[in-house]
Amino acid sequence: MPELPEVESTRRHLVPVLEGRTLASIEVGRPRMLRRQAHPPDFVGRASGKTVRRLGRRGKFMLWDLGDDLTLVVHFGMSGRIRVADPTEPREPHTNVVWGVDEREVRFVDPRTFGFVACLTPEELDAALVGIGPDALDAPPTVDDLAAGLRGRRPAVKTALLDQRVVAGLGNIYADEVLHRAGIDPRRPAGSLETSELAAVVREIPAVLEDGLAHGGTSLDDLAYLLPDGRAGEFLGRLAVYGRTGQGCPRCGTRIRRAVVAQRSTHWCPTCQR
DNA sequence: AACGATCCCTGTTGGC
DNA sequence: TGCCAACAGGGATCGT
Repeated sequence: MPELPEVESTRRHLVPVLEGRTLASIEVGRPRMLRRQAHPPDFVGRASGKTVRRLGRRGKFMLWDLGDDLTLVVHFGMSGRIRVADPTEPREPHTNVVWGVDEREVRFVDPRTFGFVACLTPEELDAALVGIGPDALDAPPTVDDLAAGLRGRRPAVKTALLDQRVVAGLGNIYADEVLHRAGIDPRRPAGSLETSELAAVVREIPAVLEDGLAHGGTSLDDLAYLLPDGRAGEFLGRLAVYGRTGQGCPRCGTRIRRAVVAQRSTHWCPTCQR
């Protein structure tokens, strides 16, 4: 669920909560959440007492610059999210990591534990981000970039858009939405797109992500992604194809189709997308 | 090397 | 109503 717009929405909400603040306490309720670190038990010792200088992001990775050559990395996986709460508020189930900051708690909630947190040296950070390509929003690919990334690839273009090496930040929802707006059938071999089609994809990647971001991201239900204050993102009602199997395409009314592509459920309009 | 398949987890949903 | 298989936003890994 958390794709670029959800991670970025979360990041923006956290800036006033975390930037310039000290991580006074850290609790790890589930050690499994600590990964990508040579010695996971170092996590608490490295991050405790540090002041968050700046919150950054690369693709779906949120990056807390702690100074001292340390970066706290948060990845939300499938079901991770952050909740900011008063310490007196009951912790919801699967609150796996808690940072105490001033009079509040920043809580990492992740039922499926596919997400992770780590506190990394520059070398470890490089290793964690190796193969993560240019950010889909901050450094969107040009037509030439995308052409180079897709050239000669036989798998579906949907598969290529999910490949974080090509462009970082798209997930299953927004990949479907980008291809709908670009008018491309998601099952097309990635290498088969004409230049004009690549241009449409290049145009729609940042456009769709900005749109999602402007609405606070996509909350598919109340149990998955929510903003740190507990509110739902409002982009769900504006999705054209994702999760709308059998319903009308907002552009032409044709029933939206669904198939499994790259082991992921994929939605498209057979009229608008060729 | 580049693929597809499988696995990591837990919770919800849909079909019987 | 109740049970259980199928399925879910991501991505690492392991075969072929």
